[in-house]
Amino acid sequence: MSQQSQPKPLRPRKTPSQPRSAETVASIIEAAAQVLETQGFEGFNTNAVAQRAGVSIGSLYQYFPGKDALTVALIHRETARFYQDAAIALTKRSGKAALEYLIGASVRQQLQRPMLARLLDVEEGRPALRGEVAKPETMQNLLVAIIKRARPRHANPEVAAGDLLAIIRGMADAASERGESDIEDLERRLRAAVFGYLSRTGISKG
Amino acid sequence: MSQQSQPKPLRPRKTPSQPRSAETVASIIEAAAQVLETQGFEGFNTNAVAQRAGVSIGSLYQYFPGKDALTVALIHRETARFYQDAAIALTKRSGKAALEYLIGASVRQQLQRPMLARLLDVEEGRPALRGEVAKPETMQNLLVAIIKRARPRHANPEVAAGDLLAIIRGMADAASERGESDIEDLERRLRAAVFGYLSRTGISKG
Amino acid sequence: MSQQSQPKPLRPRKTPSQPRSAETVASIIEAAAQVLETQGFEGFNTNAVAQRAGVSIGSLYQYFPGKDALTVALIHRETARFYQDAAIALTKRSGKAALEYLIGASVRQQLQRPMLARLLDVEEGRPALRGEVAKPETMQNLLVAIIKRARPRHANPEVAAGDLLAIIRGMADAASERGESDIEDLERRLRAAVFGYLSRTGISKG
Amino acid sequence: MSQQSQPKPLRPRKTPSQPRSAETVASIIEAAAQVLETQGFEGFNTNAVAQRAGVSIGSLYQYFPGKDALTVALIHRETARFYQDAAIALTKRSGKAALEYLIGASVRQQLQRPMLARLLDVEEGRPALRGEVAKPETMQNLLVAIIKRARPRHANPEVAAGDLLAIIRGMADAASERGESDIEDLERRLRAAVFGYLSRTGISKG
DNA sequence: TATGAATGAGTGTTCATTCAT
DNA sequence: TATGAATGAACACTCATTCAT
Repeated sequence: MSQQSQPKPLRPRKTPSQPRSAETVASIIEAAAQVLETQGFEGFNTNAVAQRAGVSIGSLYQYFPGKDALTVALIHRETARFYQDAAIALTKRSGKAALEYLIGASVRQQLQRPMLARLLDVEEGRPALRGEVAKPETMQNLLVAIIKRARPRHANPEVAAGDLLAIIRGMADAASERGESDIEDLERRLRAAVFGYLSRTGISKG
Repeated sequence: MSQQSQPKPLRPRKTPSQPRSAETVASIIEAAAQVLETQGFEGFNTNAVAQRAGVSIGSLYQYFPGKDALTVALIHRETARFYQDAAIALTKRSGKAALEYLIGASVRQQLQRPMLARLLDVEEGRPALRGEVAKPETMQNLLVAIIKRARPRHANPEVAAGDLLAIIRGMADAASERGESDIEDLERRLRAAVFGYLSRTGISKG
Repeated sequence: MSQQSQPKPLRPRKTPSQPRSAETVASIIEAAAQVLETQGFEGFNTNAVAQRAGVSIGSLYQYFPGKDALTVALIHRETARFYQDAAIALTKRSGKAALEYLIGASVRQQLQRPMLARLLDVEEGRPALRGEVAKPETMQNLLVAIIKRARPRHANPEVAAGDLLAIIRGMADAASERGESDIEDLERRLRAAVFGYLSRTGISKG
Repeated sequence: MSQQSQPKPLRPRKTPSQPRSAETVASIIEAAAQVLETQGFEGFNTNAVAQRAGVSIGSLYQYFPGKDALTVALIHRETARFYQDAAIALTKRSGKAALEYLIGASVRQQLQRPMLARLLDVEEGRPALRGEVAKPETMQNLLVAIIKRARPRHANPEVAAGDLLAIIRGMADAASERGESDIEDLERRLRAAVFGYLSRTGISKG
């Protein structure tokens, strides 16, 4: 079938309680990541993922109610990875240090598995997945908190958070697309963009 | 027959010399735009495009050797539209004015047909299309020229151009995704980001 | 998919205007009939039907939006065949003759392609198809008209029509299942059942 | 693995001697009934049955060698239920009273769990199950015995029994499908059909 | 003996592309 | 040159059944 259209559940079918299941689930998600990385969207199909994971297609569907649910799970995995790192920013003394740490985390996330990160950024935008993908809000909130500390008087921390997220992601994406590998330099430019933006916004309002 | 095969030509099959053909080609491209806008990737198939264009699927293939060629043509159309507007920036007196004009053009491009612009940004990234999509280089060059005028001493105009392009596109994309409609405000923030970035980069180097 | 579940259109996709199409459609429906007859429900799948029809699976789906739509089309064909024959009953002089003709038509329908008729009787009952299958109402009306002529004073022609339809179909089904071939005898027993029922119902009411 | 293969045994794997097993078997069969009733054919699968029964799928296969065996067991249960009630007819004084009792039993059977009864009537007809389903013969024999008492001179009690079974089942099925609930009225019409049929058949022979 | 994770053949359906008319 | 019927590889997903634990 379908190749379908009606809303399908996007959450895992069963919470793997048994260790064997947990392994299987993890291996399927990692296989999805690898297929996406190596074959791109074109080759990202459930049969390929199952094969790469070394499980049967039936097993895949035992744990994920549909292809999209698998994608969502992968996004969640990556998001969690990222968020865990990024949350450390909150422990920094100064707002500036927090922002700098966040930039570092973003760069790390984007350049570790660049292809994967970029492809997932796209998938995240698919309307069918919207609402299941927590990242936006969560990251947004994290960044809002950081901005409030770094720029206590900023008039519009929410808007600024959205803009900075877009800036960071956009630049990191482009850099990885270009094949950049000089992390130091990229981070320097990102700091310029971020602090440049902040120093010129949110002062009065109108 | 297979939907995945050897590299297919991505250029239009015939340069439409007769005006009738030119019309047909244009109507197909516009139909592609509309289908992409209204149905998203999911509904973007050649049969739907042909139907919307009011031509037979056979005719579509007479003018475009494959689906990707159609996508490329659409990207070209949009890019040309954008580039034409953006090139006006070069006529501005000051580098600052040129940059501001460019920002305005980007916002216009992104918010006129937001869905279309965003979808095409994604398509552009597909490896299968890379190399046929002129935009990056062209826009890059345009921006390099502008930066050289606005910041004659900038150490790395090429890198800066790449970054600014990413910043502008990232922020505009995100804004349109959020449904923002206050163009004025968006442009103000973009100026902050762009000039903020420029003022903090390219000074020495190390 | 049902590999699916959501309501799918049950009507043919395109009314075949071109003669070639009409042929294809007819051959697909006949193939469906043959597959159902020879393989039963178990073997009744769209690939088998397409193969038997000598067309590709794609062609099948060009004319029928789904498996159920094909089944419905087959039911319609058989129903129309039957109804055309049965309607002749209305031209008979007496109500008795009309009823007898109707019995004959039913027997003919049921014993011509017995397996097919029985299988379709079952399919007709599937909730997913209900509402698209006209037969019940139409035949019901036909029979009501006949009963009104044969038994003008019958108190409940609608109920009687439903009962008689069930009796006729039930007996004919069972006969064909048993492999009976003596049409004469079956018709005699059907007349006994029908007229026996009528002579003992609908007289007063309570 | 294939879902279509060589003939599979249709009888329960083990005659449950231990009371625990008997309970499990019964609960599986009742679960099958409920799934069939609530989900129809579409939802009637072994996993659903096992879950509803509160046993593992493995256990289900411990007691039933396959899905069909489970279906057969359910049919047997219902048939036995019915037969037990129907057999009381034999204790009636007159043949007429016996027939009337049988009609009552049929109506009761059909209207108690109407959906289930109808679905099983269909399943019974599946060739794969034929031969394992005792009902026809047994009920046939019961009815033959009754007819012989009610119409000692009837020339063809076997044929009549088949016809009457078909009539009763057909009418009761249709009634339950229509949602009729007036049992009294349905029984009256059934008596009309049955006695009407008998009074007009089996006299000479032809 | 019970469990339930795993299997994989099978099925419905789509859609890019071709080619006879 | 235009048409649109036809093609079929590819893909998402199901479910009866097995077997290691």
